[in-house]
Amino acid sequence: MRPPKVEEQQLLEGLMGVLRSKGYDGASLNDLANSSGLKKASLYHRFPGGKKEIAAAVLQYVGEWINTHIKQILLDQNISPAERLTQVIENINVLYDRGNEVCIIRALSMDTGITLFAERLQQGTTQWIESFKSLGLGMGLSEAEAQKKALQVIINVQGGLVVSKAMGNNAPFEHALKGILEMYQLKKV
Amino acid sequence: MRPPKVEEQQLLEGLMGVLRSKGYDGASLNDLANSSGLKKASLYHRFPGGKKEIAAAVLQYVGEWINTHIKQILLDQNISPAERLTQVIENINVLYDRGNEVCIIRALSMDTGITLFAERLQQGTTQWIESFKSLGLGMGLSEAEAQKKALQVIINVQGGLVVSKAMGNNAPFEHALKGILEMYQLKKV
DNA sequence: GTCTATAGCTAGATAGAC
DNA sequence: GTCTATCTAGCTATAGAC
Repeated sequence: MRPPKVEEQQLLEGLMGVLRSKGYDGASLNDLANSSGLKKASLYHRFPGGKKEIAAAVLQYVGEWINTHIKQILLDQNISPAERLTQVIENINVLYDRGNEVCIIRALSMDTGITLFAERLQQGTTQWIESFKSLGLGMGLSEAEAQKKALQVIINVQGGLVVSKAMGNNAPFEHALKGILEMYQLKKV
Repeated sequence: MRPPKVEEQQLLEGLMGVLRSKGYDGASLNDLANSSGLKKASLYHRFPGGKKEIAAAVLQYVGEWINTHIKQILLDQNISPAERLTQVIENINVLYDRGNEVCIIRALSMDTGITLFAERLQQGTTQWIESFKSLGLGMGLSEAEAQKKALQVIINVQGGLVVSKAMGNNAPFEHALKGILEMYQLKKV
């Protein structure tokens, strides 16, 4: 068993970077290989299913990150709801590099990506909404209010990212995150 | 002067459809040609600059549509601000087929598209925000409030579209538009 | 203005040496 | 496990007939 030249996590981080910036169709296998220092054929050894399997692995990897750094915190009964929210907002800032990085869900949600990963993209979005809904319920909101606010959270995050990307400036993303805090009546960052 | 087989507007509508659903990298010249019934070589006759010129023409075309159906209405002093907003919301619904279509700005805002069209994408977004800012000022809002609401409008539209796409269901987009009306204190559709 | 045909290249994917 | 070399298909783009 020869040891791998590049560790799994480091490999996935590089692959994710390419997929997020170029999208599924825009990312070539050479791009993906170069992101990690491996050659194309070596990538096929790690991911025999090619680009499709690479994207699936990246989605899995991000899903686990979100589960740990967003979902589990939002559901943690040992911390006050307000504190949970501030921690999670900070983690969202890290995930998207304060508005400079594209969401992998968006990057994979054009035609080809939707065809291949529709179910996964829907699951990821649903989980995100459900987690914030739990937070709202924990704050004493009604079912309907909690659902409505949770939906607005992900709209703000995704909208903020798109607008920041188009404007070439992350102020819209920061505004969107601030709006989330205000929505839950926490004015400070 | 032989007459064109396909009229300019009809041609651009087809090309736009392909670019919106597949994105810049995902749309091949065969895809683009097939969308209009023309052959690849004929597309090069109409757009000698190839895919790049096609996307630029589509951006121009959409920009004019938005100018007519959004900007000019929002600035029209002959109509009440409330009436302007309801008309524009309906036009936004048409533009994005009630949440089923992707925004061309988003479709062209991955790596390749940004490289080619950064300035245009930024201009389009800025114009959109400025138009809604005028609406807010016309409603008596302060400069800062009008700016803030205008930014939230485009965040809601773009976020709603992304989430609806990921969920495969246009309820989030409808929720986002409703949120815009509520933000300007108009509850009805 | 539109077409068929094709050039030249790069994509995704595989074979086989080390 | 990683590599070089290579296959085939599809890509962008052009040439030239009608």
